[in-house]
Amino acid sequence: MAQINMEIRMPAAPYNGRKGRHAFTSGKAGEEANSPFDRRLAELLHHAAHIFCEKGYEGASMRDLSRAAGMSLAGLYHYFDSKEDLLYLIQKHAFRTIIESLQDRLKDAHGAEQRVRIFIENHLDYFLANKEAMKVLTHEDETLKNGRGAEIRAIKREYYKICLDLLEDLRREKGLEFSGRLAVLGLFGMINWIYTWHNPRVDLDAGELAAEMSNMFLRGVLSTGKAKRKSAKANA
Amino acid sequence: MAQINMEIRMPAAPYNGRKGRHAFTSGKAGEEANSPFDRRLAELLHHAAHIFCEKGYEGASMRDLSRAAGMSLAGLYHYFDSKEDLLYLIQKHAFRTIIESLQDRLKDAHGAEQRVRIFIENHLDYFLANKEAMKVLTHEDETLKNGRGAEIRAIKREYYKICLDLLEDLRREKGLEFSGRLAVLGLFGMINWIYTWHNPRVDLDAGELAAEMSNMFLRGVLSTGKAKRKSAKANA
DNA sequence: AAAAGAGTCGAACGAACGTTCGGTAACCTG
DNA sequence: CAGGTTACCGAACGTTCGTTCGACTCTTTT
Repeated sequence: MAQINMEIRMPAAPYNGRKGRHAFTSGKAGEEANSPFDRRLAELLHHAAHIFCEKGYEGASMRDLSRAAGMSLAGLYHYFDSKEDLLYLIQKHAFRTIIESLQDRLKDAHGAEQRVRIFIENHLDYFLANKEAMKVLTHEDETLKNGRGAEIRAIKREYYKICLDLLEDLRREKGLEFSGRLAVLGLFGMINWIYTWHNPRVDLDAGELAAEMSNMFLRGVLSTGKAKRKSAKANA
Repeated sequence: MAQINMEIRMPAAPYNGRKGRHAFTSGKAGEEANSPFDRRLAELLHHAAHIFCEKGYEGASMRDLSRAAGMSLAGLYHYFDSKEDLLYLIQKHAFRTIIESLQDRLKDAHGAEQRVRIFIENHLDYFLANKEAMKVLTHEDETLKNGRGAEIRAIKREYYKICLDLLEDLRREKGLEFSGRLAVLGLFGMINWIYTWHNPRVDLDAGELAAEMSNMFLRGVLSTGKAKRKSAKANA
């Protein structure tokens, strides 16, 4: 099995034009909400994700956020540098959390197919539990510019790479032939599109949805007529 | 085979707050560019789609469009009522064209599977040939409000319904069991996500991509273990 | 008790926004 | 050639935008 490099390669250090150095902005995703400052910032990011999700990044105003957070317009700027910084922090936190959780779940999983299923379930679990932040993550994809944009895009590429490696392991294990790139991007399309239609009152929950989507995707990829000459040894 | 109602049901008449009645705004999608007015409007819509695609609807300014079109800011308003009207016209034209072309291609096609393949190929053909307008169509999904938004959403529902009917025909014909809703939305995810990654220099063209995606999707949907008791008669 | 910092605010800055108004040419129609 | 319509423009209107400034409370440190 290919050794997956889980480490996030950064093209540059985390964006450092910030005022102070606080745990939330520099620590790992898990250890949030330590100081009162970080707790309040996390609260603001939550409000901001809600508003960006509703009106889009460009369509949302700092006055909207000020109203939603019950704080003066000027007071907001104590917690971050700019509106762009806000989007950056939301996206970085979402990506970090989802990758960290994925690493955790993949630790004790064997079998390429099982690992792909875990990838999908992890994605949908976080996606549906944090719908607003995830819509902001996927919808405001090309919004960030320069340093912040480059850093987020690097994390995204890493996430893509993890999925690609999982699928190529699967391909090797089953002795099949298919385009890894096409498979990854088809899969991402299916699971990232969900934010446009999922209604918790009528649709399946994360676990069921992950199972259904995994079945559909894996059948599509596995049951190809074009197997390589050497068939896979076994799949246990 | 289910009779598919191709007619677009409008919840209300096409948005009628417009200044004049011109062919481009009221005629069918095919018969564009008759009068000089309509030709110039089509040109402006093309520029606008480019800019909305690049900077998003909210992020793009009328001054950007004025610059791109080589026309004064005030002069633009001779051709449409408002920025919102611009987005509405772009989206309506894209939807009308794609549905019209689909109707045409489905006319002489038999076999449920073949018809689904035609749906996918038609979508990708138009999608990749009009990438910018299609990105605006999919990305600025919830942007339009009130009357214009309701009309566009109605067309979208109709398009969704066409696809759902095709898939349920397929399910009946093959005697399978799967959720039509999930299949449609999974498929839409795959094919609408393309605008986020497709690079004409490295990726397959529309026809090849349609074939690959059709194979992947159809295998995923068809090769389910859970067939109904009655197996399909034949698939020719 | 004095100094320093953290947290918050009202008020304002200049810039950019979508849209409108009054006008000017050019063109068609009688 | 008079009169109306079409196409277009410069300049401005009122509004909203992201951000900053100076000041005012608290709380913590010296």
